[in-house]
Amino acid sequence: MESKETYNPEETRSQILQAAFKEIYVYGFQAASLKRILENVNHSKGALYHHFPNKKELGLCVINEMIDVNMYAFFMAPLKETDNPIPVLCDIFQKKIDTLTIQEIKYGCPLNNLTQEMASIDKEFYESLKIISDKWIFTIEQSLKRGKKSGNIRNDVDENGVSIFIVASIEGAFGLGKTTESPKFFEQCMLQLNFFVQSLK
Amino acid sequence: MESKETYNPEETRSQILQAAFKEIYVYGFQAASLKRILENVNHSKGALYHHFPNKKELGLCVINEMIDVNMYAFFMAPLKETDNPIPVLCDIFQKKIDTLTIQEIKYGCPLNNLTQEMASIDKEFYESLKIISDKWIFTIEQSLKRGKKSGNIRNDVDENGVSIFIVASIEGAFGLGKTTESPKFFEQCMLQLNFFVQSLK
DNA sequence: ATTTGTTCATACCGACTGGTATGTATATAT
DNA sequence: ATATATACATACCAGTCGGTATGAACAAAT
Repeated sequence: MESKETYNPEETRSQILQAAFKEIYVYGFQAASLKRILENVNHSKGALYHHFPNKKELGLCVINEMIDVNMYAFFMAPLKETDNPIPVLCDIFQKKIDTLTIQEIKYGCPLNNLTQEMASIDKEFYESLKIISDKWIFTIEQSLKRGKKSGNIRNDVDENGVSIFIVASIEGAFGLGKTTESPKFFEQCMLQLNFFVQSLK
Repeated sequence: MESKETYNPEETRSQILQAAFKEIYVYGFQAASLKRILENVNHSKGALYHHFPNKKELGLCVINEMIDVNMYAFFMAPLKETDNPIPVLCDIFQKKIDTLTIQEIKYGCPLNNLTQEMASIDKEFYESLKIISDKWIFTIEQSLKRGKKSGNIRNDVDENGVSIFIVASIEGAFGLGKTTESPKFFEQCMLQLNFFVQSLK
């Protein structure tokens, strides 16, 4: 509750954005309350509407500036350039299991949540979300293609189909994990996905 | 718009319930509007609150009386009693592809949608949804166990893990399908899932 | 020191929400 | 025929929502 002696617009914007991310993560976009967001970071409506034109744009900024960045760093960046994607993929699965927080078990994957909620009812949300999942699929696909060339991936593997399936299964694992309080379901899914990926070599 | 000459309470309740299902399916539970539900079937608030105590209970009835029943009929009933689950599972996948509607591509799986939205923020929703997915997993698991006994399933297969993975992948496939207007993603996922299931024998 | 644009805070608006209170028409039991 | 329970319809409520108008505090430029 410290007083703000001075302006710090970038910090203010960042705080509101992060609070919006959390709020949307927990309640979904439509049920997210601007009031709660602002209360959580002690800012006013004036501050919010100075930095963002409306609720929808705030939501899109959460997707483009936070979710996109986080998903890329964790799930895509490691696959860039490798021509041996199987161990890299399995590392990602394992790392996700190891770093899985209670929050993630309970609230799932932000990308998945927003996709389920918004993709079908708002075109701009749909497009922003599609960019991320397309990029994700494409990243896996390219790594599989490089893997084929260097002999690390079987020649009859359908790179596109497999990539789609991997992404769907990960998101599905997050989703199903919500019906448990334990990470067990998620771990089981990652394990089976591991088997599946191993079968590609 | 025919006039209601007489009372038909069961029909009224059923109409409201079906309209509620559609509304929740499209907009999610929290964003579902009772006004829109009632307008779509030309009933009044009095009728609604006569048959259901409140919005939440209406939502729970949609889960227990509609989603549960539909999911069971399509995904679980065929697996009951079989000791050769692989072709049955593949039949289910194929049938889902064949009967996939534009609605389902756009709006996904009602069970998945509600799970993503409500499981983490409301305990009663969580429990009703968990019952369905648990039953689903259990049904697959039992069929795999019978399959093992009769030699149709490999002996080193983890029935529980595989069942969890199948359910997660199907739900994930529905979810990812939302980012496309075509059934392509969904079909690809079912195809890969087919490969995975085939590897269990 | 003054001006000007930025960054917020406050007060407020109209629309809409789920839910309720009350009244009325219909069916059923006696 | 009378009494009573059921099945709705209508009007309305308090609260919340996203969004806006206004002005003050502040920073930067002149």
